[in-house]
Amino acid sequence: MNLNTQKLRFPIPQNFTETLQGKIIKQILRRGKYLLLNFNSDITLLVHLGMTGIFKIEKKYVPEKHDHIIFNFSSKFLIYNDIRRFGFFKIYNRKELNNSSHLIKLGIEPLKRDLNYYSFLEKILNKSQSIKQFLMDQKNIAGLGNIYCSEILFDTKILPTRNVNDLKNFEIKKLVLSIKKVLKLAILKGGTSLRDFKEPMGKIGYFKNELKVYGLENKNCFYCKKKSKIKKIIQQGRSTFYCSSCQK
DNA sequence: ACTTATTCCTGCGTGC
DNA sequence: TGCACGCAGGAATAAG
Repeated sequence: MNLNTQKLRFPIPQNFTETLQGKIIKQILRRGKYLLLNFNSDITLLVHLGMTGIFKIEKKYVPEKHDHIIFNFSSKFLIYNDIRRFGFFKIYNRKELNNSSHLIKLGIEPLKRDLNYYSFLEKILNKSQSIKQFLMDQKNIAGLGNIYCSEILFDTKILPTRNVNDLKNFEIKKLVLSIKKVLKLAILKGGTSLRDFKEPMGKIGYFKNELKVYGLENKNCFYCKKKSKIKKIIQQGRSTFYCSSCQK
């Protein structure tokens, strides 16, 4: 193992190398935007890639800019590279994992049956906030990021500024379907690769080609064509893209 | 107990 | 060509 001393989102734990030395990854799980690397001896490495974190798997290690952690496995190297250093690593014993401050508040897994009309309804109950803000909050649904929220709302034809307490039943049903639909397509296409992302074998994703509103300010709307241009607004300090003609 | 603003970081695009 | 500046975003943390 080789460690870059530069700080990530949080400092890499002091006992990082000693704890993982000689151990084997038995299982890799995901919860929301978190990766869970289950090692033997009941050790779990909790990983968040932040904005620009990527894993690379190489036969030979050739140093590159922004490499932070190099795991030296028996036949291959696993390299963590992160330009903006928003990602982080934390070590847990399996028992204390479920009490992790990162995981304990996480909301519904969008691709499981757990996300359905009823669970969605329960989550918006007594809330008064925009649907964009609701979707972005990991406590509600775990794993939706800024790009996908704009795309999901465009797919549902719902304005990002609509209050959740104002949504009609049919719109909630459409939201549940669109969340699953957009995420599944994005995964199929290998992710968005807006700028930095690559999967561990170095492939980029092609969901960028499927984007219908995100990053397309002043472009003609995919559906209504010249009727309306894609608009960009800022919500909670994050950009939102939508079509004022298609989305109501 | 809430919600909202600020903070971290680097690369890229823009304007002068 | 070069430099300064603003912007991008996940989520913990600080501030309200």
